[in-house]
Amino acid sequence: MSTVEEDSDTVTVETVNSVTLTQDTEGNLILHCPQNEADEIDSEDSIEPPHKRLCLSSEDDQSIDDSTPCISVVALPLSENDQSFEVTMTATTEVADDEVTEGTVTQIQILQNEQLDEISPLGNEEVSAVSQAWFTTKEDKDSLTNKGHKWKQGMWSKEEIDILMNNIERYLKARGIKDATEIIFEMSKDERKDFYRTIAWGLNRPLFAVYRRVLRMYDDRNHVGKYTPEEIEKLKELRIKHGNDWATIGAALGRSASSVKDRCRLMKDTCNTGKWTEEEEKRLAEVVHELTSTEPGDIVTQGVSWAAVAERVGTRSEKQCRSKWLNYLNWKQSGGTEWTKEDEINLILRIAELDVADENDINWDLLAEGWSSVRSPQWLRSKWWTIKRQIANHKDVSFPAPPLFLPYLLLRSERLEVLCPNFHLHFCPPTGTPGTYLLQTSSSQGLPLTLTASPTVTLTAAAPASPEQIIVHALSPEHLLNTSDNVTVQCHTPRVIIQTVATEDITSSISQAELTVDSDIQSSDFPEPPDALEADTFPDEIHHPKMTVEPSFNDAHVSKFSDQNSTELMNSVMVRTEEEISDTDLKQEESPSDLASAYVTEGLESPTIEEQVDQTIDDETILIVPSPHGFIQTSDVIDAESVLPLTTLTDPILQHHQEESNIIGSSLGSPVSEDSKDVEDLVNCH
DNA sequence: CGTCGTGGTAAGGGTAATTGTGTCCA
DNA sequence: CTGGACACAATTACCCTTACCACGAC
Repeated sequence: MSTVEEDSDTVTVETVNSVTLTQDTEGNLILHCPQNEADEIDSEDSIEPPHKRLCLSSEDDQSIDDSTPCISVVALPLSENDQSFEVTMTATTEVADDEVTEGTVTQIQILQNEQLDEISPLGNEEVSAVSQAWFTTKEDKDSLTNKGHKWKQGMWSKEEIDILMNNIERYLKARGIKDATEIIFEMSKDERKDFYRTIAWGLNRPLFAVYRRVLRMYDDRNHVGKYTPEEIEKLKELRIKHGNDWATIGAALGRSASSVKDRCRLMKDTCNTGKWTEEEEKRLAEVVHELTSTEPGDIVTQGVSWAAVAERVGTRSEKQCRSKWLNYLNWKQSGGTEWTKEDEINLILRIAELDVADENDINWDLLAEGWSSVRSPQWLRSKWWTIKRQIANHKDVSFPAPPLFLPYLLLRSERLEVLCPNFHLHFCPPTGTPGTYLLQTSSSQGLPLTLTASPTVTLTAAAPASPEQIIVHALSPEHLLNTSDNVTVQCHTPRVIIQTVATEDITSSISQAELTVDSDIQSSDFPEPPDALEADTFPDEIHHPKMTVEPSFNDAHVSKFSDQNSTELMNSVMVRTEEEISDTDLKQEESPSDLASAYVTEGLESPTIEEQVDQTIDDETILIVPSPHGFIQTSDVIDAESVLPLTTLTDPILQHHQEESNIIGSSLGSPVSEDSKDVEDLVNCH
């Protein structure tokens, strides 16, 4: 966003607003904002001279570090009528001088009080009326709904948290405040006027929701972690003493009020734990049906007062009752069927079909409707989450995610499984490290592929006639034992790179086996007849005669290699064809015709060996897939910038969790730390 | 005095992640 | 028999919304 000119005496940083930053020979930094440029950001109806606030910030992570100088300036216009202004400031530390001189301070923003509501943190996006409304009542919401407003609910996405953190950071810098907790817990209402409104920019959430989120984020008595038995005992005593005065109980325990409240909900003197007895299940079902006026066999997933249910069941808490009902009992009673692998594929396809921009927009009720193996909408949602979690860096991959899962990854114990439409395998064998691979389909006994030291070989294979799986095994022992735990799978159409890297082998990324799956290859590109797919295509190039292949294999019988261990087996890459996916999809009532047509190809193609075609992959997403051997990401082969959003701020909740996990690891059993005491004092001030 | 905006509490429905447990299999 | 891997049930820390209320400004 900025250009930096450097000469012996001055450095000029130009920004989108053409504010210039210069440095004179004495080390003073001079900011200049010409009048015409300033006008650009004035609102049309601005009458009073705007109160300009210059905010210098670095996009560097370290800008939030205390040790890094942060320059924040408030500047008034030179005169009432002149919109231009000039600021001269002296950098307070040498480091700051250096940074400016080196051009690492890259962001200059001009904020004007009158403009706060017009400038969103994301740029030109209009500020939602929703985010400026406090509304907590149904009437408030109805009113906004009637005006055509829609807003976000549910869990905050990573993007939203980023926006929020960014807004807070900007607010702090603009006012020269170091710590947001000063505003949240120490300032009076009057002093923090506009704080919540300002930081709600770009967030299509009610102000109240933003307020709650911020309070939680910065309350260090939140996220303290697991309750110790001592804490539980103390909690019970405090509960008897103070009743439902959660604030008092929380203060005594060094926990937030909501935390102790939630913990008490889990405690019930009469509660059983562990497996439910038949009697309990029977009672739960009776109570649920009675309270919801439904009949046994009816599907009941909403409108249940679980507190009331638990009261009647007697031996279980409301959470236990809810969990048991939604995850098992209701499904069992209404004649549900077992969840299969096909269901799992179907789930991914259906979510892809929905084409929703945000995971929160998925209507799980609708998705679960008429799906007998789905235990409840809530259960289905958690199923989706389980699938997503199989990808190690799923948190860094923002939704819309379904296309990412179309080359569906499932890492089982011994193989990486890729479910993908028509595919195009493209091997980039490690330089000088020949590898032997085996391409298997259910209609063939296996196609051994030996990749010699030639730079790159592309294998093109298309969907076989019948639904089947294609498995690619990396077989070369010396390769496997040393470096081929690293397998990269690139899928061009969904633009996904799946990469597995062994922890014990992070230095060998250069020699990793690379596999490209092109899912949008036209059948006309591959005129070879299907019968070319035969095992003897490269019979003499099999380097390891001890390898044996079961002639007919299926999912349960992945090829076994008589003299190879599980490390080697793990290197299999399995590709399912679109027919299989379509087939399973068609089993469902509402088979998406557009999906089917998109994934089914007419012709059959055979594998051919070609020279690698130069291929450009834009906007690809990289998923790091954990392996049974504890794969980790290697930074040298992954262009992180193309994958992960550049994040310069950390959600205090997440940060705290990370710190907490370290603390737990080192000092178990100290429920109230000195930190929490400090926070308690802090909050008491509040 | 009534209304409105803001900020606060408690209750309860919910999610996400971890932990516990039973089962299978080498 | 045993230990490891796995799936799934159970648990729990934390999240979010809703209803309701207090209080000061107007």
